[in-house]
Amino acid sequence: MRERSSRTSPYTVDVVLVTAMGNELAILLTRSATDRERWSLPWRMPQTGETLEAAGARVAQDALGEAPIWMEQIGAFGDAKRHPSDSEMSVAFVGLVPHETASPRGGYTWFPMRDLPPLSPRQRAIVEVATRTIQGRLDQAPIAFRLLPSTFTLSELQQMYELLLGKRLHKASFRRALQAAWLVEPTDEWRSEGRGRPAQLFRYAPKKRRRPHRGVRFDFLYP
Amino acid sequence: MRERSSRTSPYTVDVVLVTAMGNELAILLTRSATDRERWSLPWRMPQTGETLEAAGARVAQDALGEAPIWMEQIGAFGDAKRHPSDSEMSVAFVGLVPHETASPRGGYTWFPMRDLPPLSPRQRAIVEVATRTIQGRLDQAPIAFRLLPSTFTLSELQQMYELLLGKRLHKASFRRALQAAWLVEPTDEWRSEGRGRPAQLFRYAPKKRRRPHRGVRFDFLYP
DNA sequence: CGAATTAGTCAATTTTTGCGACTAAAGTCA
DNA sequence: TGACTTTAGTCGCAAAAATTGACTAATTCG
Repeated sequence: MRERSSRTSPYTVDVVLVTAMGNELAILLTRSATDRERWSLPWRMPQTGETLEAAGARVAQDALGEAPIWMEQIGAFGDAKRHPSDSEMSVAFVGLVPHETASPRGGYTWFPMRDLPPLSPRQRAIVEVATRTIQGRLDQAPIAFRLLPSTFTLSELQQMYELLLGKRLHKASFRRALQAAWLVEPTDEWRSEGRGRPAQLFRYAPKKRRRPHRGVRFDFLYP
Repeated sequence: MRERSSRTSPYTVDVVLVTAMGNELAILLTRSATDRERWSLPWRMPQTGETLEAAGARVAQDALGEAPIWMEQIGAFGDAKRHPSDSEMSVAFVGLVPHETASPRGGYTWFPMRDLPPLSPRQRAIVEVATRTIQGRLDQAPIAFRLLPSTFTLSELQQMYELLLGKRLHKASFRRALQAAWLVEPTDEWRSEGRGRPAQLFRYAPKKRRRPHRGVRFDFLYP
């Protein structure tokens, strides 16, 4: 146990940086500060006066050299579970990075979600909540778009959704729903990817439209 | 400014206790600890070893004499905005209480959401997030059911949804969706409320069923 | 008793969705 | 070159689900 200065915060800001690597999600880990044999989420103690969002952004900046395109707080984790710091509590963020442009700094490594090294119990819980947040907010925030480069084909977008949802989607239905939502606009570029007809590139460019008149949805409790 | 002991946490746990009073939502406030002229959300400094959930539950306990039937963390609020304590940060919870059985302890008062007294900037932000959380999780958690007594009529349930959504719902559509979701079961009691045919009482009794096969929803960005 | 009021259901119509089949544009290989 | 394969993109029908107004049922009020 290290002595903790009374000037430092007794809580940390931890960030789960997520990317889509090949056909699975991956998160960025670094060597633990206290035990170099173990791995840890990137984190820092916020300085006095620093907002939580600023601290989270700075953690991402230190790890990637750039801010994630999308970041959201996923909560405070203050149970008794241990942490690489001796802090009593962590405020966690999840951030999304397109893999094509993400180049971690030295000491940081992408780990596929399905094959993570041992983490502290608290960080393990944070990662679980992060994955649930990503899946749960898929239809309320542009998650899939933020994991893709700024231009992409519709097949790539569909594959990203299939990866995030863990199930196959029907091409025509997917595109019909996408068109109705006015979320993408075509560029005048096309990409030929080996075989087959070239695909048009699109960019994320949401347009305002009026909310569809919908009744209540009793969607909770689906196990 | 009070001197802060180094033993106390530099963060507080604040709880937004929500009830449905008449036909609008209300939250529970108490006199501010530092300035008795002002009002404040109930809060406390968690003790070392106490989990955040336990601290939140205890705040509710102190205010109501009982635990809310449903409570959820809504995040950490650590910006520079001031708080009745001098803490740098607050972890906030939202809890739901049926108004019929809720009897606040002395010093605590229900305030309608649309007519709140001045609060500290941070607590104002917490209340805003709490209301958005309630609306946003309406179809993922049994929010409306937790604001009602344990048995209720379907008209009462529909009115609660109308209050929470801020719009009228069609009776037949509401009931069809409710039936399809297997969330309520009838009791053998009926209630005659003045005029009209008596209504059957129901209780919240969700049953497992298989998830309906649904495509993607691009629901975000509706303004 | 009849009018008014609230509960609860039905059924026609419209909207949304799932899905197979189709055309288009490229590469591969004989 | 030309048949075949592969991927992109679209069309249209059938099935499922939602919206809505109208209907029946049971009670109170006067």
